[in-house]
Amino acid sequence: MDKRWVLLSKFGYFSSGTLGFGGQNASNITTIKGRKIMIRNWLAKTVHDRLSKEFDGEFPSVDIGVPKTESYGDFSSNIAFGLAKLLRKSPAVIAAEFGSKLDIPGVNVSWVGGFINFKLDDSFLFEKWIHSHSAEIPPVTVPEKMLLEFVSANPTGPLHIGHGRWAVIGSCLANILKAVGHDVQSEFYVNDAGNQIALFRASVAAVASGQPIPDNGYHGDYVRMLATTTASVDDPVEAMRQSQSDVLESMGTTFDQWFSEKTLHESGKVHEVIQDLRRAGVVYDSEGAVWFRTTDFGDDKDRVLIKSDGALTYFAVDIAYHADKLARCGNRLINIWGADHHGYVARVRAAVAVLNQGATIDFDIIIGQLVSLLKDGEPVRMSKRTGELVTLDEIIEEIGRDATRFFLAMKSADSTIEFDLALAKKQSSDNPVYYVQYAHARICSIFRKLGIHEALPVELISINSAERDVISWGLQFSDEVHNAADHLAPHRIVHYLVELARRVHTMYEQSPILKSGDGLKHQRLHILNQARQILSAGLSLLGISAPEEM
RNA sequence: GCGCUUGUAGCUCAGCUGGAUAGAGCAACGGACUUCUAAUCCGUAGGUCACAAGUUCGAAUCUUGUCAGGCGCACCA
Repeated sequence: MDKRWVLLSKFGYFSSGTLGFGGQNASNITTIKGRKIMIRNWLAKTVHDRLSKEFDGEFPSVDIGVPKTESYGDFSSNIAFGLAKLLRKSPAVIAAEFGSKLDIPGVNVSWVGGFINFKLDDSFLFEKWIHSHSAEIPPVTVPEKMLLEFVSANPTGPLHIGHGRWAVIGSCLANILKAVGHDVQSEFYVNDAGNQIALFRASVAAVASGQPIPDNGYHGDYVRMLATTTASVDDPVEAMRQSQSDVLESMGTTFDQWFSEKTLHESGKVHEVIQDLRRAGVVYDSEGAVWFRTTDFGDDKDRVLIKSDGALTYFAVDIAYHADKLARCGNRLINIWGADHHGYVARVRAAVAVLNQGATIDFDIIIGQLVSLLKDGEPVRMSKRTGELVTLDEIIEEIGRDATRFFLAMKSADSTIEFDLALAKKQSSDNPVYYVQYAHARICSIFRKLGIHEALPVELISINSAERDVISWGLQFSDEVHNAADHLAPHRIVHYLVELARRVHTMYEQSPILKSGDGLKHQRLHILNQARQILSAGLSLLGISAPEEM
């Protein structure tokens, strides 16, 4: 909860709902700094001020929401329900009493049942629109420094669609968090040490020298490809990592750091961190091995750090990696992992709990559900070792970068998704990405026809419902971006954009520009100009192009 | 067996920090191109929000249980 608001309120129990004034949503805070007054917050504050005049004592929080049914207005409040208990009256009566006292210039107040609804006058709304730069996102007041780790595929084979999903979610998230003002570093952890790496190197070397591939080694065409050039025979791991990097870059995902696991071994960091844990009293020796008592932190069983043969476990190395990240990340550490690693969460959280002594760093693990790949409805089994693969670069080539990104970004990370190759290829022209892009292109086309780039000075003539719909939705853009950032949920941006595009298309049909008189023309151009900027900004957050022509 | 996660329209999915009549795209059906790009728009139809209890003014949303799918339960990485 915003501390400033605690001071403002004379009662201690404001809800932390993001819709409310004073909630945890960082975007709310911007009202006070006066950077930009978002309408919803302004309204919440206005209503709150009136309430505090009416009631000396305590009263519940003011939550301003957006009604699902547009006929109810632009905003609504449920304060009457909260007041009902205090006042021992029905919500409907309270809503009528209080609603009738709410005299806010430019805002039409009505009440239905216990709800108090607000509808902004067209002129008021348009005024807000003109003076806002809706595509701009006001920054949070307390920017955080954070480190976001994602993909981190083993450099022993090509990336597949699942990696593509983490790449898209991760890069969108990085964009979104940066957009609201945070300092975000993105990182790929390269598992370039250990048994699998040795086996991979041996496999490539074997093929290069005409020897049989070792048992449990890596097969597949990509191994044979690597064996054909001297550079990749010398260092197949780096060659593989580079090709992963190339694929990711081709789909618009880049990283600030590629962190090598090998460096942790070489620097002795792993043994150092085990000593740290030992000093913290969570390590014990048993059966010739060194254990971390992770059960103290809710794990199912204790975990081995150093095996009885003296070798380090992957977990031990990963702790060292997390220790390193904690030292670098600033305020917050975010990992994106596939659901196949969720069993790993408890032990890593245990380690971070010990290492993050002051508990000053927030630690989030986003568990993304897996992508099951289908071909004509039949599941495609994939194995890196046997070389049965449908690779990410094949998919990008077939479906296209923008459509692939949009498809992967539009679903929340915790739903499993099915990716049917044949269907995706067949339906790629139905991908909603084109719907959004087309809305952008259509607006550009109008400006192109007029030979101008910006909207002209304007005053309100009269707006129709289609135009109003674009404005009221467009004004919520920065709210949505903050929302997506707060929830680490990039898919919200996708759904926001689809809805904005829908409203733009409707307006396009209903509000002719070129053949309208100057007044209407300029007014409509102004609306579309900002819509275009929002579409462009939103698509950019998703790493998707906003074409001017299609 | 234990844990995490999911179950919403024929299909793919939003909505889940509790609010009003549960939404979109695709598919289906009927309309709109002599018009700023029809990759569009308008309309119709489509629902036991898996099931059952509970919490309360109010539950798709929170709690518990049941059923079903996915994933995980190593001195592997």
